[in-house]
Amino acid sequence: MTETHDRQAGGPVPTLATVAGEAGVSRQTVSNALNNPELLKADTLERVQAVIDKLGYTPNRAARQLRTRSSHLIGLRFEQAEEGTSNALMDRFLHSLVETTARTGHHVLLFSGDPSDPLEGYDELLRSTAVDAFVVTDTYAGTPQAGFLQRRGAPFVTFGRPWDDPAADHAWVDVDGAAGGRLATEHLIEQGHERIAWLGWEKSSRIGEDRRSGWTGALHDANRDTFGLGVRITDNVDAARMAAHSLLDDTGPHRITGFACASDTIGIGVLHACAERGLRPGADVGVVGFDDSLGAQVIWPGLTSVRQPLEQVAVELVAILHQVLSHKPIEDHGKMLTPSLVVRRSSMRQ
Amino acid sequence: MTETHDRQAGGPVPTLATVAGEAGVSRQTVSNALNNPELLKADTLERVQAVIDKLGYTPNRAARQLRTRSSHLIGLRFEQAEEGTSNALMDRFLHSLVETTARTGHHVLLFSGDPSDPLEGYDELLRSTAVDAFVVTDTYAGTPQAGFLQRRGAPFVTFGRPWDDPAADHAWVDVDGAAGGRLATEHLIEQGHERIAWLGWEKSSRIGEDRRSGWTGALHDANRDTFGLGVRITDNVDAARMAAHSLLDDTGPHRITGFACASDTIGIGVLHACAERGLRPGADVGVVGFDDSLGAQVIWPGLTSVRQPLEQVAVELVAILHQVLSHKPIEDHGKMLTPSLVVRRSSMRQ
DNA sequence: ATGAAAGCGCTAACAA
DNA sequence: TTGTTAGCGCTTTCAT
Repeated sequence: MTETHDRQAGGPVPTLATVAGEAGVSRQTVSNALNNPELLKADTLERVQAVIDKLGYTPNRAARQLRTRSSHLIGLRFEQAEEGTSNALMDRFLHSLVETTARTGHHVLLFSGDPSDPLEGYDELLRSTAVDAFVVTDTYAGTPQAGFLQRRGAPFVTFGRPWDDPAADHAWVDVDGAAGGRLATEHLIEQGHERIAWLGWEKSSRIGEDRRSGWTGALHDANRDTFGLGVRITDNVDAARMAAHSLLDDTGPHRITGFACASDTIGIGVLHACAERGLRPGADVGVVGFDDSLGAQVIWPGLTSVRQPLEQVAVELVAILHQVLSHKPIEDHGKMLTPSLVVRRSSMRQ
Repeated sequence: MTETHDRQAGGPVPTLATVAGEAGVSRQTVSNALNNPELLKADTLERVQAVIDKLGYTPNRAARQLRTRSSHLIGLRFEQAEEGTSNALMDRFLHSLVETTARTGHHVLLFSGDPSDPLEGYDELLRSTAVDAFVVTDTYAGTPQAGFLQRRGAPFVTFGRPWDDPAADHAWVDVDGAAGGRLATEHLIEQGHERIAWLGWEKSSRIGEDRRSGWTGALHDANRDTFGLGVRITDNVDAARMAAHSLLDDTGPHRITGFACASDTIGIGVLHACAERGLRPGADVGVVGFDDSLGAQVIWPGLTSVRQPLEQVAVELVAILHQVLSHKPIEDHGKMLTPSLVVRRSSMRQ
């Protein structure tokens, strides 16, 4: 941090007028020094800058916001991750978002809302002009935030495509779950697994079906059957463990040895089942999870997982946000990013 | 959300003046209706309220902030959790903080900073009067934020006691790590373990030493020796796994069967070592982690862990913050909270 | 109990 | 290139 200024102790916060007086120019000139430096004569600019540095002047946000109608704040409704699931994406995503917005002088404002009312909080922040725009993260099918914000004419970008209405014309960024499912499945094929099961969520989950479609596609491309291999369960370790046991009990022409999973939680459940049967993950059974959570990293012997490029998601989100805010025409409404595979020992035949 | 108002489509945002005109009163009366309703005659208040509801009026934050010099924003510097450790505390804490601040109409503003400069970000937000106060979370020994903010006269509360300077007179909230270590150790004693090791961090970690002191204290109170049982390692799964192996190799009069750990990451490492030696967690070996992370919840067979009352931390933090902001004398500078033990199968002898 | 005036600190528009 | 004027929407003070 540059500590050229004197104001270690509180004291009166300098304003434009303070700086102007000290530098012997008008307030407007100081304002220009900050916002349109190219308008000033070189030596004037330098003199004003010197005073700004000396006084440690920073424009008052409220005043600037009142005038420019821009708060430089991005609103994000922060929901708690479900305990017991290994879904710790939010942490990583949020950090990337804070980092990225900081690069353009924006900050992230967190707000909460009653889980039963997906719109709570948005309206008030909008009406009080507290935020310039929103990043909306929970856009699973049926959530009304996008529609609401669009009707209100509020700038926003969603992390998650508009599942219900592919023709929705709001901006979005998403990660290709089908590509992730395919990545996982093709990896298991490469590792020599003959029968590869999918352990996924209920059919009502669009994200789950998307991921699953990658598994289906990869198996079909390899001329393999999916019959009896796709299982739908709730996202918890125990359900996955039991489902894995029953799949492992199934002895067809080939045993099932590959497990592509819709989440790390499920993948971990499969690893538990393996442990209980004395099967060696990697050597005997290949398991791939989804989301590269902390759980995947710490569990023995390491869970191979599909990783979402959250840093890149944040970058795209913010880029689009800036276009939306500057009322630029958006060429592409949606930006689809591709996940990658983090290979660990749970899938390495060696 | 109450949707009494008409403003579904953008349109001009109503101001005090709009409401005043519509209600046939002065702007000031509308302002009073909001901030000092007891000053208005009942029927005036009711009439104004009706217009406010109809128009969906919400005071402009920038204007209010400019006037009252209060942004109702709490700043929090958001650092990324280390990948590969199971420390997912931030997520839970942040959610509690957002929830709690919301109850008094405050929001959380996230900012970031170069990890090499612990002060970055604070100064600018302060000078631009963007936030009313800070919550400071990384107060391990030697971090200069508290000192800096105090010199600047900025309101703040730290999550974490002032390790370096017990006489520091800023407000803080912390969780008693020693009590946590004791809880873990006493639980292992109760489960019948004779020799209980501590797997903790380097001596330079004050938090680590605090937690460890609970282990030492509990063993001394039970008239047991700690000699050779306290191990210091870095916080990762593999280091813990190896350390556990070497402790398990050690065959004294009694084998080591209890492991109290400074983190879940370390606890998980111990469980890995058990798996590799064919030892049954719970039955053969008792393991307790720290922080009740997602990893502890999903790992097989479930890792007993010391859980910090983060929800309560947030509540206390916000309560103290309000005292600080209203310049009330603070009776206690520090508030120490007690953690609890979440028992899972890794420590259940049964 | 209500209204009028002033001003928070800034920038857009215009004048010099 | 620089300065002047006005006003963003609100609340504080004072008058009625």
